[in-house]
Amino acid sequence: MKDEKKRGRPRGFDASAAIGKAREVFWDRGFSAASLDNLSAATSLNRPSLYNAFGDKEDLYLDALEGYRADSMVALEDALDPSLPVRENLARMYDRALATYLHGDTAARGCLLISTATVEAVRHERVREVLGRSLADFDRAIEDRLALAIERGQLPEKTDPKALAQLASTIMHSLAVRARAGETREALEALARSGVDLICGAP
Amino acid sequence: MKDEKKRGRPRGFDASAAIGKAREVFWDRGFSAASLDNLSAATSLNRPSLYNAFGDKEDLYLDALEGYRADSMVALEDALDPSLPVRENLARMYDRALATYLHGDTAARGCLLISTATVEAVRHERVREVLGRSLADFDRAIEDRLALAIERGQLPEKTDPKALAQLASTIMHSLAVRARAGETREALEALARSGVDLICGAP
DNA sequence: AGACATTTGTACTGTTTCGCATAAAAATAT
DNA sequence: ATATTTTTATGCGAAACAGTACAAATGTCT
Repeated sequence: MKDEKKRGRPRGFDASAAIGKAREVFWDRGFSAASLDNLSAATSLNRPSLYNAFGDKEDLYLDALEGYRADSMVALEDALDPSLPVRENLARMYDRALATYLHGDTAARGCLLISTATVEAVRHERVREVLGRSLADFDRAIEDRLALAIERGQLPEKTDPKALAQLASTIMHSLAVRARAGETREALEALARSGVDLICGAP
Repeated sequence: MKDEKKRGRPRGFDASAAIGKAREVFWDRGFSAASLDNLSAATSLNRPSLYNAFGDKEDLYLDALEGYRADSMVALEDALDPSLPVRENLARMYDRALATYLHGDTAARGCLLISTATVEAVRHERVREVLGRSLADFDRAIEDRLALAIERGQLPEKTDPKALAQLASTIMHSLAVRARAGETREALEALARSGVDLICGAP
C-alpha cells in the first residue's frame, strides 16, 4: 500500500467505487450501448476525470470486468469451502450465481462476463483474453475442489475432475444466458438442482 | 405462394439474401455495434431500401434472429433423427453446433442468439422474447427425442427427459460462450464428448 | 509565499449515428 | 400515352458520440 501523498490536487472520488458504478451501467447496457454520458452520469464524474483516471471506454470496461472477475472468484472460493460436502458446494455455487444473475431493474442481468463480454470478444482482443482467462479460472477452481473430493473418496475414483468441472461450469454459463433470456427463478433453480444431481449422483 | 405481380417498381434484390448478409454483420459485431452503414455496405442496399423493406435496425435484427432460429431448428431436428441412437444424436448435435460456432474471420463467432442476443435482452423486450422462445424450442426438441429414447428403453426408465434435455442444451450454451471466448476446437470437442458421456452414460 | 503538479468543470471539435425527405427510376394499370 | 405505385439514389439534418483543450481549482513541495 503506497500511502505517500502525491503532489497536486488530490482526487475527489473513490476510484474503485466509480468502477463499481460503471460496472452497473455496462451490466445493463453492455459495452457498445453504454455511452460515456451514461457512465459519467452514473459515476458523477465528468468525462475528463474518467479519461484521466481510467483511460478510454474500453479501458474502463476492462477494469470493470477485472473487478467483477475478482469478486466472483472470491465468492466462488467461498462457496467451494472444502469443509462442506461437494454436493453442498455445488448447490451453494449455483445459489449464489442465481442471486447475482437474477438481480436487475426490469429484466435479469445475468453475468457481466458471460452476458456482456461475450459479444465484444470477437472484435476486442483484450476482452476476449479476460473472458477466456476468467472462464478458465472458474473451471480450475471447481476442478480443484472436485479433485479433493475424489482424493477423499467422496466421488468415484474414476471420475475425471477436469471434465466434470467444465460440465459444472457449463451449467453456470447456461444459467447466466437463461436468466437474461427471461426464464423464471423457479425454472433456473430446478435446472441447478438437476445439475447437481447429474454431477454428484442422485441424492 | 402469392406470385401476383405487384404494381410499382419491382424490388431489385432478394430480401432473404439481404437478411442473410445482415446476419453476418450482427454476428460479428452484435446489435449495438452494428451500424446502418455496416449493414448497408454488406447488403449493397442503401438505407432507404433497408428501411422500406425491413423497418428500423431492431426490426432487421429480429428478422435475422428469426431466420437463424429457423435454420438452427432445422439443423437440430436433422441431428436428432430418431432412426439413429440417442448417443449419436447428441454427438451430431454438438458437432454441427461447433462447426457453426467456430466459423469466423479473426475469432470464433459462437451462436448468433446466445452470443449476441443475450446482451440486448435486458433492454429490448422483443429480443428477449425471441431468445427465450428459441431456447425453449431447442430444449423441447431435445426433450422429445429423449422421451422417445426412454419409451424405447434406450435410456433408464427413471430419467426425467425435460431435466436431461435442459442439461444437454446447457452444454450447447457453454460451447457458444467458450468458442467466442477463444477456446480451441480440441477443448470444445472434448467438452462435448464428456457431455455425451455424462448424459448417456459412459460408452 | 510562491513554484509546481494534479484534478476538475466547461465547452468545444469533428465524427458517426439513425432515420427521413425528396425526387428520379422502373414497373403496372387504365 | 398517361396515371399510379413502388423502389431506388442522393443527400440532408438533428442528435448522440468519443475524446480533448483550456483554464480554474486545490493540493504538496521548497
